[in-house]
Amino acid sequence: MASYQTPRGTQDILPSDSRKWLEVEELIRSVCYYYGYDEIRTPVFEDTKVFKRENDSSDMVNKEMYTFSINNEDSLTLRPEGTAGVIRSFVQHKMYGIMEMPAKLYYMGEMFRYERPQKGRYRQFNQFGIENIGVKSPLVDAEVIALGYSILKALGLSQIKVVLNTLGDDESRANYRAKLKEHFAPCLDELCADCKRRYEQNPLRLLDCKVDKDHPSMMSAPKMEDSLNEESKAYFNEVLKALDALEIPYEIDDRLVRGLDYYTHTVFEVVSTHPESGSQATVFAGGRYDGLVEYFGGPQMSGVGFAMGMERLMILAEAEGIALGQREGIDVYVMGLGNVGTVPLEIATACRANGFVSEFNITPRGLKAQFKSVDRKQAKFAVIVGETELEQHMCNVKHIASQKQVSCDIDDVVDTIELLMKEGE
RNA sequence: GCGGUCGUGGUGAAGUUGGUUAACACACUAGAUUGUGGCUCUAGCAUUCGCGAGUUCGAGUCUCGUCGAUCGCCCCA
Repeated sequence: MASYQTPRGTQDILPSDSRKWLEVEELIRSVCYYYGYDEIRTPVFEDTKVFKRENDSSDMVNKEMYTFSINNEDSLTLRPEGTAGVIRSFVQHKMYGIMEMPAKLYYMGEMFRYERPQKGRYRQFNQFGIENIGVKSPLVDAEVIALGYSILKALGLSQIKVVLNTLGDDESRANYRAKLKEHFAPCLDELCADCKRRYEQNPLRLLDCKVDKDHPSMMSAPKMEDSLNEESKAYFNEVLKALDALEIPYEIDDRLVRGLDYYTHTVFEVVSTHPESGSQATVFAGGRYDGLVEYFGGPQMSGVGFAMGMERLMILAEAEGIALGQREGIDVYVMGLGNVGTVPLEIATACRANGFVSEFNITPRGLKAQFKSVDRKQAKFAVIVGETELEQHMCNVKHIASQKQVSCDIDDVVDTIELLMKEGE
C-alpha cells in the first residue's frame, strides 16, 4: 500500500473509468439539450449561509458540511448539494428579468458531505441535477421527472422504479404536521430515540422510520391525503395525469417525505430495484420548492428539480452489465527497427494530421514485442520502418486484417494506407 | 455518529492447530523464432503479507491500535 492515498470517501477515476464517465456525461448533456436545458456552473464553495438556512433540520446541513474560515473572513462551505447555489445564482443575476420563464438549468459537478462512506455514498461525489424555476405547473413537474427518467432509459437501465408523493402547500403541510404530532404524542415514549428527535424536528419523517415501522401507531397514523386542501390535491392529480400521458410508470408512497426541508407539493425518488444497489438505491430524487427563490431575496417564484448521483448511476450501469466507454482500436501503429530516429514519430504525426488515430514505438525493442502492441491496441495498420528501408527512404505498410503488406516511400504512407483501405472493402 | 465483516504481487486469489521456501492462474518481460504478432514451450516476476506496536524461540496466521474498503443503522444522490 502506498504511503499516500486518497482521503477517506474520495476516489480517483482512472482512465478506464473516466471513459465511462465521459460517455455518461455526454449522454446526459444530450438529453438536457433536447429538453432545452442549459448548463449553469456555480462555485464549489459558497458562503455558509447559502446552505445553512434557518429552521433547517436536515443532518446534511447540520452535521455533514465541510465548513471553514480563513483569516476570520466569513465562513465558507463546500457545497453539499446543488440546488442552493443555483437558486442563489438565479437571484443574484436576476435571471427572472433577463430570460424567459421558466429558467431551465442543469449542473454537473462534485459535492461534499462529511459522512461515513459506503458503496454509493462518498465524501466527494458527483451530482447531475436540474432546476426548473419560475413557472408552477404540474406539467413541469412531470417533465422534470421525465427528463431524469429518459436519461436512465437512454443508458439502458431497466431495474428502476419511480416513487412519488405530495407534501401539499404550506397550509396543508402545517395542518398535517399538527395532526401527526397529535397522533404520536400519547405513545412517544414507546418509539425509538430517532423518532423522538424527529417528533421535535421534522414530524413528517416519523413516517419513514425503519425501527418502528410496525408499531401500531404507525399503522394508524393519519394520511397526508386527508390533510391536503383542494388545491394541493388537484395539483398532484394533474402531475399523475401527465405522467400517465407520458407512460411513465410510478408508485405513490404516502410516506415519502424527503430530507431537505424546502420541498413542497410534489416529491419524488427514483430507486433501483437491482439487488446490488444495497442501501443506497436512490438514483435521483427531488421535488418542488415554493419558498427558496424568495428566501434568497428574489420574487415569489416556485421551482422544481432533482439531483442524480453519478457514482450510483455508474454502479447501476455496471451491475446491469451495460458496456460503457469502450475504446476502439487505433488506426495506425508505427514500428521502428534499429536507429530510425524521429521517422516513426514523423509518420505517426502525418497520419494523425490526415485523420488516423496513430501511435508509434518509442523504446528500442524487437519486432515481436512491437507486434504485440499492435494486437493490444487493435491497430488496423502497422507501418514498419527499418534501417535498411530507411536508406532508400522507404517503409512497409501492413494491413493487419488481410495480412497484405506493401512497401512505399515514407512520404506516401498516408496514400498507401488509404489505398489499402479501399482494397479491403 | 453507532454496530458487523474484511485488507496477501499489476489482477483473481491459496495459505492447515503460529514453524521458517508465500501455492496456483491470468497479466507482464525475455528467449526458442538474431527484421513480421495473435498458438506452443522455457525462464523471470511479493526479502514480504495495508500500516504500527505487542505476545512468542518463531506471526500472513494471535492481541491492541491505526488507515482504508465494505455491510446494516442514521442520513441521503
